[in-house]
Amino acid sequence: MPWSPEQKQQSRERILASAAKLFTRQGFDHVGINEVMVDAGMTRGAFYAHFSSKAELYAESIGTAARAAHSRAREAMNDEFDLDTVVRGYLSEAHRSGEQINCPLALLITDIGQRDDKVREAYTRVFRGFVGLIDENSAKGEAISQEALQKAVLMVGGLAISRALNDDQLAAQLLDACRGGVLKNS
Amino acid sequence: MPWSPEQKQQSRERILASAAKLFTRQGFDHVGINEVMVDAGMTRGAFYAHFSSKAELYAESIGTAARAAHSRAREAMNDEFDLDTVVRGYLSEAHRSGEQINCPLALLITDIGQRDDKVREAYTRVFRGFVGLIDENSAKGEAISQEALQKAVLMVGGLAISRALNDDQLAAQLLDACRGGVLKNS
DNA sequence: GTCTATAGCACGATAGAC
DNA sequence: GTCTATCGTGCTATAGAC
Repeated sequence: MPWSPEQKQQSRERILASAAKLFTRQGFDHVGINEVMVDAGMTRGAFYAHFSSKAELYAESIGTAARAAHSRAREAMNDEFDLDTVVRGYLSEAHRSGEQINCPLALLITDIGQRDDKVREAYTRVFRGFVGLIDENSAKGEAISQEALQKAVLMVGGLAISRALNDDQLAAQLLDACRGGVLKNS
Repeated sequence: MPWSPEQKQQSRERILASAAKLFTRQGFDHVGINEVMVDAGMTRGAFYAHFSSKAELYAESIGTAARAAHSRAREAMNDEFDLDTVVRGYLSEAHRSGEQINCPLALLITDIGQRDDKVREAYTRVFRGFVGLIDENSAKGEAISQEALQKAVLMVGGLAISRALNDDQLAAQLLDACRGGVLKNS
């Protein structure tokens, strides 16, 4: 049976969706190509008809993961897009435990580190988009405000650190403090 | 030739120092036992006379890395321990580029994630110590203040995110914004 | 305690049939 | 395009000599 371009595109998107989910949760090194392909309903061998390497898949999947997290966040808040609701959902125990959202900015901070330039570029682009979302002035095309950058760090950094901590009570205090810091002046 | 307990202790400390340096810079998965042992002046085989597994070494080396970073930070600021100097050194381009300090809290945030409990416990202990250092009220034995937690997140999270970014100018803006946020009320 | 040598396994990437 | 099979490599951990 022949394969249409549409079918190839669908396979590619299934691979990207599986990769986004698995990479975001487990990081680059703990996810194998085999694992991604099985999750996408195929086997190892088919992978290289779509991507030339695991690193290329990783770079592309960061954008996919960000879009998926964004749409999951929208769902969770029933399209109420005020900053207060966004922050409470993002800095929540549900996000910390991985039940919701799974923002790649937070879950992959250290994973990006010394990897190739395409990967860091993709991460940087997603971060810019995140800052734009929480910056009330961004629509005016002005420079990025210090306040927006601080809020982004409190959200992304706060969530990431809370996930590394062993102590649930301390993690809850941390998330609470970050919510307070972000919402203080708004 | 026999080996004294002192020599064994010295070997152990050389292994820990090498592990702390390498793990902090490259993360758990990108450092091999061989690499650690060569850096410490020994060969693979000797490792298991000191530690029972790579994971055990990792858990112990987090504390070692934190103490080393702390003492490097002290040196860099000539024992002036005011918060202003600490923050400017921590949220600096030199720290971002890895030339100085190399705080394991920031460099390993995501690396800790889903690892075993000893590792996350070690990370949590170091984080508590870090918060205590920047909390002016901690000496009084009071509860951890929201302000201290926010400052810790701005420092650790800000540095970590700046290292993931591809764009040096954006990273500089980010570090600047975090410095401003930490020092605003002090 | 430290060495050399190797078992055992996991994974990325490729080859060739269909 | 997808499959099965495999090569090559790198790594943790162990075995045994000194």
